[in-house]
Amino acid sequence: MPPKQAPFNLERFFQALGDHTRLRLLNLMGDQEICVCYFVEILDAPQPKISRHLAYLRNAGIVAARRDGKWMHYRIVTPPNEAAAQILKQTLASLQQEKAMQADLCRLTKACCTPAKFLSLQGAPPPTAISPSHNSASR
Amino acid sequence: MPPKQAPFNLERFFQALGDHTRLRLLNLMGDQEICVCYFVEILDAPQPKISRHLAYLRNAGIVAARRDGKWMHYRIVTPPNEAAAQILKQTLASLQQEKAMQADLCRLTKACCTPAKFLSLQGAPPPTAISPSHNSASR
DNA sequence: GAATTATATTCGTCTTGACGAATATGTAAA
DNA sequence: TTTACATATTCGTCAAGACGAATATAATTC
Repeated sequence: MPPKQAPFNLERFFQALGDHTRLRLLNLMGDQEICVCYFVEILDAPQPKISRHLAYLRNAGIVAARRDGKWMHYRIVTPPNEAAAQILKQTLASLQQEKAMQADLCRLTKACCTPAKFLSLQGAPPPTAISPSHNSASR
Repeated sequence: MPPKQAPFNLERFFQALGDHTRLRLLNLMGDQEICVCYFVEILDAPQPKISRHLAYLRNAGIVAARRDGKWMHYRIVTPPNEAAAQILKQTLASLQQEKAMQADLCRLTKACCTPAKFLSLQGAPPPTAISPSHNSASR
């Protein structure tokens, strides 16, 4: 049988939001689908660390992953729990108010506009906006 | 110098919400001020466990305590962070939908109506409703 | 098919936090 | 002032999780 995605759990959801790195990742995703290498570049953190936090978010039912050749794209998905969905939305809005989070997004924009300056992103697929209805939990 | 209440921290806030016992405590408080012995009775848990979780919630800036003779009363306070305040509100509303949380509240009501049947609550001050403007963080 | 690239997982270590048991503190009552 | 009561804190243990380092996997390119 397949790995069996655990049913949505509110405590797990909160635990997932209780970490700075994961909040930064969520802030970067916003309504975009982003490839792992971008997270690594923008957060300036080791790749295994990024992957582990993304896995945690996926287990908590907050993000979903899509494979695209060598690359993996992550995006935020709307949790099945209605309150959690609202909370996630408010959290993202609140993060955007923080200076450090704005700086992260700023660096992301810069990386997208002038990818030539970021050698680790050569050939990497840039983030793409996702339509609000796209967020079903496909793993 | 005094113990120095740490400034409000969003990660800490989420970590505080990421525990079942603490969610039960918050659900019981709702808009009432409740004495520790009631938590112990309703959750049927060891008193030190209850006290530790209440301390955690207090450190996270989610509840405040008031001493009243031998008793300590706890109540929910509105976090200074606007998003956190909203999130807390939604979380409480969401908890009320859960059957187990309703059962907790049900037992609390029963204990208040017929305290004679709960020998651990003899002489304990019953929960009291708090006015919505009362929730400033007095420790 | 071997080398490369992108990402995931494992391992060892350390910190945080949850728990029960025991003990300390703070207040009131005797 | 002892005693009892309500609550808080400490201690030892254990599990979860965060991290860097190393390694494994999966897809692509040569």
